[in-house]
Amino acid sequence: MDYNFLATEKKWQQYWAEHNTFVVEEPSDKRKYYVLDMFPYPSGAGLHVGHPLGYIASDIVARYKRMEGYNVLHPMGFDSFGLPAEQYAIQTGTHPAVTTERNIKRYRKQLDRIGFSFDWTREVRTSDPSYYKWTQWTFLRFFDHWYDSKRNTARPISALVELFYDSGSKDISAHSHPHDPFTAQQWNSWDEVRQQKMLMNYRLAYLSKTMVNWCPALGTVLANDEVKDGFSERGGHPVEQKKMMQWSLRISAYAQRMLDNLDHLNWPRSVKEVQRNWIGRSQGATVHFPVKDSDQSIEVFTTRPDTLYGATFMVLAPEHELTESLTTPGQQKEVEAYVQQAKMRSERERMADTKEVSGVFTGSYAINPLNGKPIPVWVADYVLSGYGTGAIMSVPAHDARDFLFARHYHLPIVQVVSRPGEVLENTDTWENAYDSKEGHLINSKDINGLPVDQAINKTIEILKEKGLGHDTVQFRLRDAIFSRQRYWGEPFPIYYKNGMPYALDDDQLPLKLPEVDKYQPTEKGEPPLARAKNWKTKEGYPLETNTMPGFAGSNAYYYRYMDPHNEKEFFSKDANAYWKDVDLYLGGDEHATGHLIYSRFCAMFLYDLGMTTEEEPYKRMINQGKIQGRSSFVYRIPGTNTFVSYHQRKKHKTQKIHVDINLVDNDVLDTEAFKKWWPQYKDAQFITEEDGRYICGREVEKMSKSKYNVQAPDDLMEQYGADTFRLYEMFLGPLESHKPWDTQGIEGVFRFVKKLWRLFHDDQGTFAVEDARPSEKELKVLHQTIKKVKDDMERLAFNTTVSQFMICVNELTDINCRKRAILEPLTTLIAPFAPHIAEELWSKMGHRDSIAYAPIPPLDSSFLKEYSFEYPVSFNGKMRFKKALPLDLNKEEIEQAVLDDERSEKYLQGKPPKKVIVVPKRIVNVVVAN
RNA sequence: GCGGAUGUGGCGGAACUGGUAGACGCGCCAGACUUAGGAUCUGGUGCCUUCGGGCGUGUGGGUUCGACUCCCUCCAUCCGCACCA
Repeated sequence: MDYNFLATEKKWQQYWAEHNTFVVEEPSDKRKYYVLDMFPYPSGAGLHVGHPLGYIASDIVARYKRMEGYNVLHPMGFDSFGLPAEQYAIQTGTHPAVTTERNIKRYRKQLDRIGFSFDWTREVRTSDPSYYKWTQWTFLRFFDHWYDSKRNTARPISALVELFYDSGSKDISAHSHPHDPFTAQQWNSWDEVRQQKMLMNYRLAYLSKTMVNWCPALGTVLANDEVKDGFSERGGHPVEQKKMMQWSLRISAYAQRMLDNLDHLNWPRSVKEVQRNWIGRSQGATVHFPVKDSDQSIEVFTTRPDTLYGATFMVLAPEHELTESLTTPGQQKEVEAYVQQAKMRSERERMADTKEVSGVFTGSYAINPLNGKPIPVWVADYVLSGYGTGAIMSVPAHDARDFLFARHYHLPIVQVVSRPGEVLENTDTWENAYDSKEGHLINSKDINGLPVDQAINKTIEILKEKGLGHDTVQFRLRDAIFSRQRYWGEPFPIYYKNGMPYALDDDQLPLKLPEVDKYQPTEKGEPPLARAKNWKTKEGYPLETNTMPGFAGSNAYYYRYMDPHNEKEFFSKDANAYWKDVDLYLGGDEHATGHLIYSRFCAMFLYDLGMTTEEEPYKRMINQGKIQGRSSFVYRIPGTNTFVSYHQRKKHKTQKIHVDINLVDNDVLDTEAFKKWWPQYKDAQFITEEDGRYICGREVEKMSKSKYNVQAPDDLMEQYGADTFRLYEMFLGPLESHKPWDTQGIEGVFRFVKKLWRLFHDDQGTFAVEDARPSEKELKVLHQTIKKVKDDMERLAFNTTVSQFMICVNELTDINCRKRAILEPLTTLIAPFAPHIAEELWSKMGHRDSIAYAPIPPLDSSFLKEYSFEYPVSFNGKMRFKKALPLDLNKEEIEQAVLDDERSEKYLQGKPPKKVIVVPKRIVNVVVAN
């Protein structure tokens, strides 16, 4: 009787649900283990074969850790606010909540079919008011805190107000927007609006008029990580720069801490690297350049203050605030035209032609603060307004971009750093700037002769003394723009009084999304929430009409799983003290600059508030690779309905066309099915191979509908069952690497599952496990498997674990082993990977309880002991023959045994060996002179 | 341009700190049982070969008794970032 996987899998999935097998018990004396998957956005397309890869791996870890005796938190939920449901709502009028609910149901069904051990009683959905209550609550904490950069922690706004009240702004060292200093008297004399405006410069969630990424097609602003190459990440619509009043989170306050902590995280190197680049710390100096014949000065940031003597001109970004006032009447027309043109150019265009040099002279001169020389001030769009001070000193001899600019506009190039061992060169003949930090200073008065690193420090000292500058650290990381002009997101718990935003009281939360008649912006261009009737507080103050961005709900969701039903708090201190942080986090590396930055920031903030025990949320992270599609192609002779088989295609002029992978088996096309695929192929003709088969071409590509290469897990589950599917996804290759989906390969794993079943049954299909004593050989293969499972679990190298299971089952089958003492431990080892068949066999072996909490068998290495070893014998590094020798021989004895072997004569050719290398239990290598 | 990753049979991939390259599986070939099989089982399968052997882990070099593994060079592919001063 064959294994009936469909019935068995259904039975155990029901059993787990009915017995609450995976509901986490708490409190517990057991050690905790928290395995988390990045929760999905429930899209309308459902799961394809690539999605569950990470979930299967994490489920194996969760199940294994449970069997090791850990109390395992393994939850799942849905990141259910997002654009697709809203776009669908705009088109059809269906409320996004309805679409979302439907999609979640489908996801849940698909996930359950795979046999995951999630504790669904802890499910969170970001679009559920009982959850977004805490997203709003967290936002209000951001709103109500500022960052004290002396103490390096977030502190309540009330503490800041006290400081202002006592001594004004002078003693405060905070991460804030720049503003004029004020005294206590001034503060106390201000009215509420003015005080609130000042506080806005400090709040960690603040409202400000900033340059934003505006996406007209989506009708909303986007954060930097949501824009790729000038297009929106979702939908690929063009994005433009625009100044708007927006909410932002002051994430830049945490830049240094986020950078420092990266060193201690057990994360993939590449993700850490991406984050380092994204944070983009650079150390340098701020330098003030007085403007000639003016009391203004230009502030620049430079990482190379040592090259100050080589600064021969300055450049302002077109948007720079001094651009207008520094333009002399004679240059006005030209500058205005240039600034206007720069404004018109989209971010996209500006990035596209970075090689084009363009700029215009303002007519003004600045004074080099060290040598007093006047240098011209230009405006050019190669200087970005958003980085540093939006102005630079240009050192064309030692900066590639400045060099290009100087050459183009014939500006002087003065060398101030010489290469090691060389002296002054003629810069007129240079083809490139010399921007290396190797070398020493020349043409630079007090710092001449110093190597670059010392010159940097010395220059900063001099600037400090003269009051012309100071050392500075710049970050590329910008504050996160936090508002969206959208419907399907968390409403801000904010109302307006006299034009200033105020927080709703906590007991007003959640502020639920209102009903609207349409999901589009209003005719006046306001966000959809402005359509809601009575969108105001009880007192009549208008509520904020923006909503929060997609990443708001995922910033801190991992905390909510710890205490998901708490109505009084986001999560209790006790729950957090027990679960602490995520031990293993699985998800895609595409979140490296978005979710993984924001949630680290949020975790750090909640830590500052004293709510949590850990500063970092995810101790260890693994990025699962993507599963690519394997597309199949037919080759049509253009203009005909004739298709040429793969190997014949060169004989004709053909075009390659994607064909549905379901019509292809092992590259052979089912030509009858193909004719029925589309009406136009009804009369298709085929030029086949000699054996009459039509062979398709294949290629590895991204899985996508349009390429007809999408493999849905549902069909496979019907055909092979969940256990086979789980094993196969793991067997495919290393978890982290991208790999193509091969529909053929699953057969091999399916055979393994059936073979496993047969191992427990006789030829008649009767369960036949017996209680006989196991042999040494049987114990050896079992313990080899135990060892492999344990080792691989550490590295999450499940592909080789599955191989070992196959080896083990093959061997036990060969020696006809049906012994309980072997098969019972083997079943527990396989249980995390193929839980359904394991449960079934476990219960057949007489167990009443689920295998989910059965202990993993301990490794006894004594069974692995070898008494002899088959030495590969090499002559001059080439393996010639093998010789089995007892392991207790010493090196000399091994050497002698090998040289005495008659097969050695041939390779020695009568000569004595020059040298013999013996590595016990590894190899023998004989070196012969030739 | 900068940074990261990867390159092993027809295919997916194994190979721990340098020590038998190709485990395991797919596919393919041959055979058994079968009316039949796309079920099951057995054997074979890196390439070349004059059957002695030779060649083989992207390329070329180096270190070593010995290199997929370490060092240098170059090439290819993929992924980030990209006027960041």
